[in-house]
Amino acid sequence: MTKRTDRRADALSRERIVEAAIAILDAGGEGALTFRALAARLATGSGAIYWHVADKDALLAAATDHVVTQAMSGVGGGEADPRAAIRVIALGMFDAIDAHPWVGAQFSRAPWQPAMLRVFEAIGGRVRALGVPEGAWFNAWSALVTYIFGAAGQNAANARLQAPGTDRSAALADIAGGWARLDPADYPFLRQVAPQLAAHDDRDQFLAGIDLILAGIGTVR
Amino acid sequence: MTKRTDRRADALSRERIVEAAIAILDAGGEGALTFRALAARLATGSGAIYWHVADKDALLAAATDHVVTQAMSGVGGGEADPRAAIRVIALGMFDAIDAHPWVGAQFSRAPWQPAMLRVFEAIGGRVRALGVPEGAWFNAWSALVTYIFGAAGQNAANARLQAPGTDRSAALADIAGGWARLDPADYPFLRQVAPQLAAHDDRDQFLAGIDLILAGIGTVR
DNA sequence: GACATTCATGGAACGATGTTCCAATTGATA
DNA sequence: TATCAATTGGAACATCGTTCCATGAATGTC
Repeated sequence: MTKRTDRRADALSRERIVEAAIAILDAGGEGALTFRALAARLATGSGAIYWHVADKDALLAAATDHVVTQAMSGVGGGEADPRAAIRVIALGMFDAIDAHPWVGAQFSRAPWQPAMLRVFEAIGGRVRALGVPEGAWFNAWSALVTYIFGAAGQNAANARLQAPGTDRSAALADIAGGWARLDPADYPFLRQVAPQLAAHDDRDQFLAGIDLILAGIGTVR
Repeated sequence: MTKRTDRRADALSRERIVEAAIAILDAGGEGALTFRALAARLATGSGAIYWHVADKDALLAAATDHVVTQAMSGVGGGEADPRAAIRVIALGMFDAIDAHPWVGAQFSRAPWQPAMLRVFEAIGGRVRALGVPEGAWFNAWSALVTYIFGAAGQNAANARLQAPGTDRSAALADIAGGWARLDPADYPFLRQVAPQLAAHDDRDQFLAGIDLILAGIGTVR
């Protein structure tokens, strides 16, 4: 009847390792997660970790799975309007990746993770409820999930290349300033939208894209 | 009058280094690009490379820039229809990343690269020509570039996690088979679209998403 | 033409990483 | 208690990005 986890009160377990890894990733980003740092935090050796986790890729996959699962647990099937439900799911993923930027990079390294299947299904179910003809389901679903995870990855990249302590709006103003100084003959558009780049909110921008795709799906009859 | 590159016929140069790096990346993927492999291919030492390139990040950025620039050079301003022009630009990026999958990962590591500005501007100019109200320009542009680079990154990820010699359609069939075997109660949608997943063409799928966004932009008046 | 100076090279060396290996320890079983 | 498998912890290995520096090549100066 004794479980394996009872062998010691402070026993190592896959779950404890994944949680420690997430803590390190959140605190210091991708570069901070090393087996030595992980072993130090868990007061053990790196060899012991390998007994529970195959390698670093598996560890990152498990950490990503954990975060996505947690983010999706908050999304109940409560929404009646499928469009509203899609917005809720998309924003849930956006916020999860905003809180854990390293997750964004994982999507472009190892898709098809089990937790993502639930996101895929959740979006797909609402697409079906949207009333578009069956022949358009796959395209509509694909565009949505591609946008959601693609935008997530890019947002995470932006978050990651920012110096830890610095202000986001200041960094954005820097880039916008660069756009405003481009050659007017070559870059008329970027010069013109530079102020909007400086002022925009990532979350609103993300949602605006979702709404554009939903509007496009609405034209399919 | 003697240029620095004339000092030796076989002189090292940033350009030669970047080209060698691209060759290695294309042949063996991201993992294959090491300064030792690069030095061996160029018949020199790793220290000499650092004279021309700051570090590995700069090298990857330069390689990405090279590929994107080349891809964009084929996209003239010839298209009269802005929608058609957007499709051409988007497909140009898709094909470039399809040919050099490692480029996709770079976008989610270092955006705002100089070559990307030209892509941004090219898309932005056509959005303006689309006839949508000025207040919607930024959102429409943002949705398009987010989708293009996001989808590119995900496609590159799929290409990368595939065993080098194996058939793509076989790998896709494997995943689709997994979807078809999911619990019908939990995953009705994924089960249903599994055959389409197995049969779909990435390029067509990508373009369908572009068209959905364009359709959505068309509804903004 | 001889010399000093700058540019450029190539390979040794350093610190850090992912991973493997194995002796020692722990807890369950008989 | 004696035995055995499960688990631990840390040393060791190969490889990586990067730095350092002694050496060679080209250029400018008298």
